[in-house]
Amino acid sequence: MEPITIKDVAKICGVGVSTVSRAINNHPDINQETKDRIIQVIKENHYVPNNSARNLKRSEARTIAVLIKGISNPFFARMIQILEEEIQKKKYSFVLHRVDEKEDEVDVAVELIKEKRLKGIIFLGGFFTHSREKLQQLTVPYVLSTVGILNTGEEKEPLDYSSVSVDDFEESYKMVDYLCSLGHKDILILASCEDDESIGALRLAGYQKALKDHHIPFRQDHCIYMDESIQTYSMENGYACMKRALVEKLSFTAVYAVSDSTAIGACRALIEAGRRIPQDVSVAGFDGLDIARFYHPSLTTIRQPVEKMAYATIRLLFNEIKKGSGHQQLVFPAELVIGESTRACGPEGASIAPRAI
Amino acid sequence: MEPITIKDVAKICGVGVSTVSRAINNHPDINQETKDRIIQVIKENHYVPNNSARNLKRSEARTIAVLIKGISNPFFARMIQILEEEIQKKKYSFVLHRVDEKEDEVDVAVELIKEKRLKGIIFLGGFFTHSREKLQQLTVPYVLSTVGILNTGEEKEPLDYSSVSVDDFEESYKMVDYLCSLGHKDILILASCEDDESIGALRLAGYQKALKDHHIPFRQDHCIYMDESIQTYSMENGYACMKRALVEKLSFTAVYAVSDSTAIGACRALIEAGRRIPQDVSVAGFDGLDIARFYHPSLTTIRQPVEKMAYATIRLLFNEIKKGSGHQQLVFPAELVIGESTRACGPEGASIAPRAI
DNA sequence: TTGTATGCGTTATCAC
DNA sequence: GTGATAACGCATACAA
Repeated sequence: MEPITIKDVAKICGVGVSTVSRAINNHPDINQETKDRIIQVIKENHYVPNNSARNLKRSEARTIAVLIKGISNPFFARMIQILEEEIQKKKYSFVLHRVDEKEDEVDVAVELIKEKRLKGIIFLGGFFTHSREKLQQLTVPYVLSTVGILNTGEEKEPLDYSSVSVDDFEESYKMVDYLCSLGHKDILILASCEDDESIGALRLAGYQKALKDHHIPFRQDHCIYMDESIQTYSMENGYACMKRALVEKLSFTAVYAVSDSTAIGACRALIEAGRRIPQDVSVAGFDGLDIARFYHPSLTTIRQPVEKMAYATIRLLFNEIKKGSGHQQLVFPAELVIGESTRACGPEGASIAPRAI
Repeated sequence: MEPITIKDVAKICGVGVSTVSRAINNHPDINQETKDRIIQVIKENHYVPNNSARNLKRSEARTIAVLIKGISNPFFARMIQILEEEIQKKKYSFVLHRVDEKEDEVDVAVELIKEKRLKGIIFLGGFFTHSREKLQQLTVPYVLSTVGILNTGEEKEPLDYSSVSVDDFEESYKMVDYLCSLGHKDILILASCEDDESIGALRLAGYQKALKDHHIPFRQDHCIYMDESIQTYSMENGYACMKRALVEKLSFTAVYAVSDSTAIGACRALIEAGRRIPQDVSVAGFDGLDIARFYHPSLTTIRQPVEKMAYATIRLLFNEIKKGSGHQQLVFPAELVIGESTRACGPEGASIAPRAI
């Protein structure tokens, strides 16, 4: 069964292909009657235009692509929803494209630009370390949203991309500073992989800085790196990290996990070891996912302003598309949400000698 | 900056376009030297073939699409991972396409078949109520995986599609039967929307059947429907449902939520109301997500064999593609995982008079 | 208002 | 081995 084309429709209707094309694309210059007739025939014969042919021919296509790395991250769910709504509100069409952890997002983007005649791109998640030359292959406006960016710090040239993010270093500092202010001195950090140079590294750096400012020496053995054989930032990894720390009989009064999921996993391990939260150990997370609110005890966490960030992403992108505005880097403040999982390191919460497990 | 095309590459290399094409597509009939030279030029000039043009021209394209409804469902994360691995293992390329809740997945599929010259399709999630005529528009093999299917029951004609699923009715029955066997008689169900005719309805039916078999009358007021203004199956919705039940001072000793997330939300509401789990109220979920294992208390749930189902999906699809095998409906047994959130309805767990909240 | 012809960038079919 | 050239299915400039 050969698929039906625009020619077939034209033949059936006894009109030219351009008339059919006009009917499909809601062109003004067409008689309403012939249009109705064509639409009718199209429906009856289940004609569907071939997008490849359209994209090939069309010069401009009003479509925006969202490229997302780590699609399983629940953090992105709400964000995508807003992005889609806003893009459609602007009469653009929306394409969500997942890029694999091992793939190069810029390569994927370049391919999509050609294939779909994109008008703009939003990069979500992942980690950017592309050279200026590589970025120049992106011939349409784009915004990096909540993606880790390696700030080499040295170069002071104006950055040639727009971005929306939180200051992972600063926010992480905020959390650890809070824990310290509660009197905690032995604070474990469940950090990302050891060779991480992205968001995970920034959060670790914030932890170290906060300790320093509180005159608490940094201890390498208090830094628990995730198991590389398990999905990073997952509950399972948090559980594994915490187990390891318990086996090593580390002494601590607080645990700071660099993501909420990791924190939940850590909680499980602590509870199984007979530690109460927060009476025996305070636990804090990062991200501000739903689960932080609904978990018991609710998690102290850093809530990223997801919605604001999504709106800002759209704003930046369309400013570039429509007004040709220059690049802008927006950094949003996140909120320290104090939950039930942390408390002052008082007599009740004093450092307990590790028990056998 | 006009994008570079295959013609440009040919010109630069001083060869014909067909030679360049051969180089790109690893055709055998080409001199290794010229090929190397062409590849070199391609790299230097960042030439990227236009996929729209390729798809348009190519007769066969070895690609499989996975269409997924409700991409935020963490249940699908692992599934997608396996599907991708297996598809690539078979030297096919993999396209993940999210379809909106309001979109018609078959329409989207038909469009993609033409656009990408698909070889096969996997539908993930959502709910199928398409007419036979509509399904016939799908001109390539496809498998419905974990999608709700409206079984009109009447027609005994062989089904014209392949599917992989669990028996939501039976598994739901299993759970409620278990709760009953623990002595619970007042079991609340947090069901999906009232007008749901899909998976949610099946799970509700299983609940009703189990009650009946245990000679427990079904009470309409024990059936709490989700708030349609909130995302279905979310923690937030579970929380809202439970709050409502508590305000109405319903008396119950167990709560069965039709998804794990919903169960977590319900737990939060119960705890805030001073009820202990499982001492005062037993809580059960459905799906077997990670969170069920790591939550405290760990959730009693029905674990769907995600991995097996993913592998089976691939097997079915490729059997149809390669061997032209007929359709097959595979129903996998799920596992009742007994967690810490349920216990016998004994003296400790006796029905408590509802308290003021 | 409508039809015809051209080309989008690529692959496939030929000849050479 | 290699190079013209004809499709692929559609949108559009232009002629009618």
